[in-house]
Amino acid sequence: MEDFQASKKRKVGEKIVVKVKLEGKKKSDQNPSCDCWSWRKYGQKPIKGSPYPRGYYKCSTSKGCSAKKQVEICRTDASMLIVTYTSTHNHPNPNIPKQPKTDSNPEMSRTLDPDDQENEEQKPVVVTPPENNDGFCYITTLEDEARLTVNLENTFFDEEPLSYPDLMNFSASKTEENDFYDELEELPMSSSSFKSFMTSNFFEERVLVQPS
DNA sequence: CGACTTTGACCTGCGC
DNA sequence: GCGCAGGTCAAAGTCG
Repeated sequence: MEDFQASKKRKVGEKIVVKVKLEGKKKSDQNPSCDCWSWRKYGQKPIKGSPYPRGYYKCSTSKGCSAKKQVEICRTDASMLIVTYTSTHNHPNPNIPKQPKTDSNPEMSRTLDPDDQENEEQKPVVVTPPENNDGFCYITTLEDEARLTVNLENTFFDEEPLSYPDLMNFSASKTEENDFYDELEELPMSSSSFKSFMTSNFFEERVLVQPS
C-alpha cells in the first residue's frame, strides 16, 4: 500500500489523519482548511501513484506556529478529503470560542489557551458510531468537528505524545486499517472556495496513523 | 499594502 | 553513493 510508512517518505513525528466528507459541493468548491485554524499553503506536489497533487499548509493563525498539514483527496471517494496534521500548534485555536453554543458543551466554548490545556482533563470525543457502510465514524456537525479539533489539539499536539494504545482508546475512529491512502485524488482548492466551504455542511472523521 | 496562492527549484530521507 | 520521491523554500503573481 502507499501510506506514511511507505519507502521514500520522510519520517516525521505524530500525525493525525482526518477524512473530511464534502457534502453537496462541487470539487471546485472543496477546501481543506475547514478546521477552525488558519492555514497558508506553502507548497504542492504531485504524488507518486496518484494523478493528483498533495497540498502543504502551515498554520498562519499565529506567527511561529509550526503546525502543518497536508491535504489530498481520497481517490476511492471523491467527496472525501484526507487531511494529515503534523507538528504542533503553539497557540490556542482562535475559532473555537466563537462557536455559538448555548449549553451542554462548555468545553467547546472555552478559550483554549496553553495554561488551560495544561489543566484541562482530556474530554472524550463524541462522534457518530460507524454506521456508515464504509465503516468510518463521522462527525455530523461543525460543532462536533470544532470540538474534536480541540480535543485533538489537546491530546495529540501537546509536547508529549500519547502512546499508541492511548491514542487508540481516545480516537473517534478505530478503523485505520482501512487504507484510504491506496486511492488518492486531485486537490482543487482556492481561497474563494475556502470561504464558501467554511459555511457549508461537511462530515469529518479522524483516523490515526501510527507514527513512523 | 498585506496576506495568500502558485510554482519551479532545491533540500532531504530512504531504498537499492 | 545514487536516484527517486516527498517535503520545503522563496520569488512572483493575485486578491481583497
